[in-house]
Amino acid sequence: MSWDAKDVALLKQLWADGQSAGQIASRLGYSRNAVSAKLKRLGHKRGHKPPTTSPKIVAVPTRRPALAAACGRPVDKVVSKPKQVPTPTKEFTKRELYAMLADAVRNTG
DNA sequence: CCCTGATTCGC
DNA sequence: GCGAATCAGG
Repeated sequence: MSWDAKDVALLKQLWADGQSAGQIASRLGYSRNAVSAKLKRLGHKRGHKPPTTSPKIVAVPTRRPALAAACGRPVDKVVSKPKQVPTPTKEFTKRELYAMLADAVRNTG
């Protein structure tokens, strides 16, 4: 068990999204304890759980390729377009993060 | 009884 | 730092 960047990223995202530790833990594949503990180490502040997400404990290894690709290293399939592709693949804006997050999340069903 | 998060405890 | 066990509340 080692929290990879994507793990923590997804964790944070899901957590910020309003997902409960149990949900996040389930999708991530860890126990809610691990998630809570990890969050604690990360530096989470209590008093935060307005959206009580439905306890749909449907653990599914939703490993979205898009997410993995995004988190990993994107490709540069530039064939005949030497044009300097504006790929500031440095960080993800909230929208981008939320986009892939929502996609991965909703796809869970 | 189920769930929630938070903290403690051993490795 | 990691996770399980445990605690405290709803």
